Amino acid sequence: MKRSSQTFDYSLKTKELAKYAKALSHPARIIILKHLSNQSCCFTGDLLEVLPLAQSTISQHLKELKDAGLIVGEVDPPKVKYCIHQKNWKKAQKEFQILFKEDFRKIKCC
Amino acid sequence: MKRSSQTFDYSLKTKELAKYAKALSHPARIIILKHLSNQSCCFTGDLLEVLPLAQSTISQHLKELKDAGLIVGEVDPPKVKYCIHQKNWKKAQKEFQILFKEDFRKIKCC
DNA sequence: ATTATTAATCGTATATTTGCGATAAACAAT
DNA sequence: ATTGTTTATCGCAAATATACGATTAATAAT
Repeated sequence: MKRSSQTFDYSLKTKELAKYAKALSHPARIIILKHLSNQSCCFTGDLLEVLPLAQSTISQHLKELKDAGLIVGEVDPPKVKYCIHQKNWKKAQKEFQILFKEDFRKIKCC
Repeated sequence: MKRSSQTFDYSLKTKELAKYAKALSHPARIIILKHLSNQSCCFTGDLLEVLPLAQSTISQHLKELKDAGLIVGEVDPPKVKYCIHQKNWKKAQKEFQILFKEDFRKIKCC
């Protein structure tokens, strides 16, 4: 892959929104987030009953959500309790709102 | 890749939201959508001035947005005029709203 | 010290995404 | 018929994502 877009710097806002969107771009991760936002918190093991995936795969999805900043994990050995990262969650919400809120001009062409 | 998640059927809503999120998961596509939602419409060539990408690459991103249902292209030879697909755009907006609107329970653990 | 429980990480295979240049397609104008 | 303009598609390479089983780590309980 050549990398003009890697060297080119998209704005921070743009990159951040893309990062959040990427975190949401897999059905399993959407289910995890819905589960968390309904349940307040949960353990990795709980998700084994919700998702048709191996433990290691779920762990990987959790890592991606953590890396994107949308969830946090609190160690409570031997378990880990995962919760929505409320501050970033609201940040993501706002950024999606802004994207969708852009005004359309009067000309309706299609 | 083994494929438990390909055979397992996530709900239509979940898959649709993931599809929209995937379309938004690249900074170039976010810029395209912002451009479109501000400008009402634009031609492929216009984007060459906005994005640091080859024409073929931009065309590919447009195709992905089209496949996700977020934009439509109207042929006006030899140009193609792209616009937001308003109905699906609103649909996507609503689905993101629903995701982020889930109520948190009282217990704040993290 | 051993065992059980839970989750993360490693190694690996395959699929998908991203990007480019080159080429093709579709039409307008000459 | 030839040329110019614009966009899509093809073919390729490299990077990233997805998934699994096996292993490791961390701690509690025996």
